[in-house]
Amino acid sequence: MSIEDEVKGRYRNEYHKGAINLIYTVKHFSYDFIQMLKKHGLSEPQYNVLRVLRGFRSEGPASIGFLKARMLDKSSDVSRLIDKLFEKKLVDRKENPADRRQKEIEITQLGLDMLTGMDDCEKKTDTLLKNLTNEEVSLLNSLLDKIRE
Amino acid sequence: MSIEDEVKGRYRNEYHKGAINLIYTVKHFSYDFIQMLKKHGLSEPQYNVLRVLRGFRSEGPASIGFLKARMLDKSSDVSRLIDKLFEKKLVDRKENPADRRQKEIEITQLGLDMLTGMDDCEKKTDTLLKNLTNEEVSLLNSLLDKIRE
DNA sequence: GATATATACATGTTTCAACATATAACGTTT
DNA sequence: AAACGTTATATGTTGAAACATGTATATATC
Repeated sequence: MSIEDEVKGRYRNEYHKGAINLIYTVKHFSYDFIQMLKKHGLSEPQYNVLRVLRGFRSEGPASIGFLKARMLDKSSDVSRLIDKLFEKKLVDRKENPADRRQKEIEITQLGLDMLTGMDDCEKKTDTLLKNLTNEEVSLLNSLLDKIRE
Repeated sequence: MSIEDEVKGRYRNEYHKGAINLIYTVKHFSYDFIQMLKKHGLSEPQYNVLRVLRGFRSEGPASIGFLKARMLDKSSDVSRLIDKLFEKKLVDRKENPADRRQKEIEITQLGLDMLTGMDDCEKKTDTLLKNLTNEEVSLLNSLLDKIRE
């Protein structure tokens, strides 16, 4: 389906269309993805935190600030996010004895199991671009990098 | 700045990186854009509704459903959105005499003036892709279209 | 024409994001 | 070690999104 049909909009030029196209594509995908996460009872930021915690687990427990820096959404309220995950027993939270301002956050076994059971979500991210060939994905990546240069 | 540096993340493959890259690029842009809109006292959905109202003005007043169908975010609560714009006197809202379930929404002169005064926002959308050449934008558009095929 | 069903929009409620502000601990300067 | 500024996290508040539900009107069926 073309973007024109979908939003029935009007574009000033290719640049304008490109911008709307980008935004629309991501919104569409995000919606599907969030619905999938909800089936597992997690919000998108909660899922992201869990993934970061798992990804950096070998480097020891993470602080709130460490997590914040690695969230896609920099304005994330990681404090309360961890609260929720803690209530669900998906993460552990301790005071850092070396710096009592900081917390030491770790993913629990239950958290790891939860992620393992969320294969569908893991795969979803890979399939967003399933219609593209390897070359096209590389091309897309270089275009996106250039956009943000 | 490369996406790796920005989110300090780890990617399974180019497809995964591409997906994150897309999402991140849009998030980044959206944030800037929303900040700009806030200076004018509008939210993103409010701005979008106003633009649709102006775009289709020649076709007569629009119903809530008409607007809903043309919003990027399909789950938009257009009813309450129009409430807000009505309070600000940026739109008019009347009962449709032909079908009293429907409302006739029109952008007011004040609303039109507001949009005119928001040139910076209009241009912002065009400049998201300013680093790309015409050919690259076309390429991006065709890639995005293919993603959603 | 009465009743059932569908449509268009509005409203209630709960949750979440955004922003500002507060608190506690640390580091530095004197 | 007292005072000051900084950092790390937590909390308060406000507004918006998400979802379900309600209400009025229109349309179809009998």
